[in-house]
Amino acid sequence: MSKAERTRQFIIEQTAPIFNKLGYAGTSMSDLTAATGLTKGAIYGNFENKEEVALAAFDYNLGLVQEGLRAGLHGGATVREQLLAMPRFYREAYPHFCQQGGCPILNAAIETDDAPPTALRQRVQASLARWHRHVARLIEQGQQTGEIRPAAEAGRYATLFIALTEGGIMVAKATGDPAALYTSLAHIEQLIETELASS
Amino acid sequence: MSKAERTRQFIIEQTAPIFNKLGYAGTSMSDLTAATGLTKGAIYGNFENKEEVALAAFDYNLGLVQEGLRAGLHGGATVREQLLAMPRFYREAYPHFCQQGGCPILNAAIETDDAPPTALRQRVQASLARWHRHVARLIEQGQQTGEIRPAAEAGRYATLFIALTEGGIMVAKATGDPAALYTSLAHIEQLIETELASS
DNA sequence: CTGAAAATATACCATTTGGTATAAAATGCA
DNA sequence: TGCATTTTATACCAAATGGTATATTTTCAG
Repeated sequence: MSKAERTRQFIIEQTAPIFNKLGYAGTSMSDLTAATGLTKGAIYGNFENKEEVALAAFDYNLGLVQEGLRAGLHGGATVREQLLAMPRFYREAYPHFCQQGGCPILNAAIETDDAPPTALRQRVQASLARWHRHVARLIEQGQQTGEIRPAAEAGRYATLFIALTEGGIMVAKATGDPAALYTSLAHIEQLIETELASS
Repeated sequence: MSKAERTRQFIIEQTAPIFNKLGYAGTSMSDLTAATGLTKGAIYGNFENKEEVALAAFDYNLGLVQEGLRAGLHGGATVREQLLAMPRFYREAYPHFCQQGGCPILNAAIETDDAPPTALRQRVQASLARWHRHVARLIEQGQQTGEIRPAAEAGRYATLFIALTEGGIMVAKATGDPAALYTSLAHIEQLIETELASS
């Protein structure tokens, strides 16, 4: 790992929470130099421009969430357990991710949803699509094993889970009280147990 | 109505959608002069600074939504009808509000939720609290008339309705497809009909 | 340990930012 | 209509923005 690669990684790690808090456009070069202790020369020596740092920071922030989600599975055997791992993760990880600026998808989505298709916006769309597909496939998988009601519309529940999670995070962060998120997550769990589970 | 009052209103109306799209910090003075055709002199003659324009624009954007919601009631007799008016309004009004930059509460919440308490952040918190209280009171009112199950937790459902609405708007705007919002709104209606309604 | 290459710092650039002092113009009452 | 007042335009300011050319330092293979 060359010096440049290490510095590049260092810049990403130090600035990722800044981008998530101040916005990917709202973060200035001086924010980056202040957060890293480096100068503009060092940053522009490792990145083409500010946008490239922003994109790398978004990828890093998103990776942290996905990593946590994947770890939260810790080999859940049944589909039901795997579905429940998602709300459980957000409940446990919320205080920590709150400090890091919240959900990067939510933040980047609001920032880019009125602009013409940018690289960041495409990343948001891709990550939302992946999340939706992942949940839907899990449900369909459960239907094949008989764990989930055959009539349940997988895509519909995937949409509801995402909307409840993101909406809950938004209200929780805005009010400074995680209660709204916990209520939303509990409802997701209830949907899994009562509307999805067969029998 | 003096000239200044008319100009002030004109500035607010012309710039409100800009603020909602570009963000309340992301909108620059030159955006305002471009949108109004006025000069900085005219704007600073009617507002103390940029933040005051931003706050007035937020109030205006929020007022538009609240007005639409109130009009959507058009004298709904039962509590059930009044509750259903909310998802119906968002379904019908979404295409229009989408063009105006989406939900001002959602936009301003994400923009301010990592900053120390600003005037805009307080407005977001106040409007979320009012919305929650309004829905919860409606449910409690329905419990007194016997329309709503006595055991239903009013505050919990108010939270779920808000989270589903805002989460649905976020996904819909980010993906460019209103389907996610419609799914969330349909779930709100389902909750009203099946979990809240008595009998 | 040396020296060429890679990485970082410094100093600068044009442009844009929010804001202001002042001059010009429009308003509206008598 | 005349004229004082209110309202708007012009010209300017210091500071900050993203970015670059170049000088200095650090790295690391031979």
